[in-house]
Amino acid sequence: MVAMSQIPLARRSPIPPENCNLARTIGIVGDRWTLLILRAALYGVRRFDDFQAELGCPRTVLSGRLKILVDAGLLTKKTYKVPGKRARPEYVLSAMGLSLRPILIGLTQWGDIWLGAGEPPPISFTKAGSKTAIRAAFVDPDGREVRPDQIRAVLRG
Amino acid sequence: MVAMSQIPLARRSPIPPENCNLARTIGIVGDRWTLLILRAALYGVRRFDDFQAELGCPRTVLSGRLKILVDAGLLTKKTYKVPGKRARPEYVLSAMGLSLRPILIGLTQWGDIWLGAGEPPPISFTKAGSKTAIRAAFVDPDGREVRPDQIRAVLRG
DNA sequence: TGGTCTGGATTTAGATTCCGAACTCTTTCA
DNA sequence: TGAAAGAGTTCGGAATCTAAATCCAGACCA
Repeated sequence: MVAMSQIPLARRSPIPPENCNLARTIGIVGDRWTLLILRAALYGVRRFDDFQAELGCPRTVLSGRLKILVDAGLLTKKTYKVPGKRARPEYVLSAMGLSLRPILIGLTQWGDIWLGAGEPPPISFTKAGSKTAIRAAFVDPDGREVRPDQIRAVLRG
Repeated sequence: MVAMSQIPLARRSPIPPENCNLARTIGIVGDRWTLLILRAALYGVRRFDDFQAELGCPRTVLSGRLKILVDAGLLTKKTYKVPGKRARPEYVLSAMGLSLRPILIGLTQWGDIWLGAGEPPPISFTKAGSKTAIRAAFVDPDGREVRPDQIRAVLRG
């Protein structure tokens, strides 16, 4: 996580994984099914059977992962009721889960570049009222882009 | 992946996972050990035993994951030679792997916010020559920030 | 030369998790 | 009364993970 394109050799990371917020985050979302659930949720999927049809994963795995995401606070379990049908639970993204959207979009764009085989991406993102594409990047406090080679990591203490 | 904070209900995602670049990306990096390997690599770790000591994962899992990452093109297997020691392989991030750095930084900052328990983050990121922190965001082609509520998803075709 | 060390990687055996299919439970519709 | 639909749980077999021991090749040492 330093600036140059060749990262200098290190024997260990400067922060032990067990008290690293990145490692903790990976502990929650670093899982194929979990990430696919979040992807679907960001597209508006909310119901058990819809997740199952979308992902094609075993129902037992799905119910386990949903429980983890609810416990972690990324999803909120609510109740919905279609008139004439009985009430059923639905899983909605909390603010915590919603705030992962930039990262998922970033992963999408990474895939467009490196795995897209030169084809135009099936989905892209624009600013409201504009047609030009936007992209994930880093900005300074004033909202101006910071190029990757200008990023510096600062350790506390 | 729409703009408002309440995502409208959908029964299915607009793009089937099997030809979605996000799903393909998840297929490569959507794994706990793989992400921890990339984290370590971005901190400069390159050697088998160093990865193993850093992650504490079974060596068999490590060699499997390294193979996957090399095959996928995120890591390049090179050879290093300490004088008086025999030549050994090292695993260096390729451009493809390096370009995941913004995403890992984004995940770090997400963890700082939601899992940090109010403590100041152990690592932060700044622009070279400055002391103020930077953050992950979206920018238009001119490098100006686009706020989350202004993001629109556009499907091709 | 032969023995030992060292870093990279595979083998092995047992525990865990995953998978797919079938089953349960409850409410509503016919 | 019966069938349907949605959200799970149960179950056995397959795949994967884990931990520890082992293999292997090239330096160094005597």
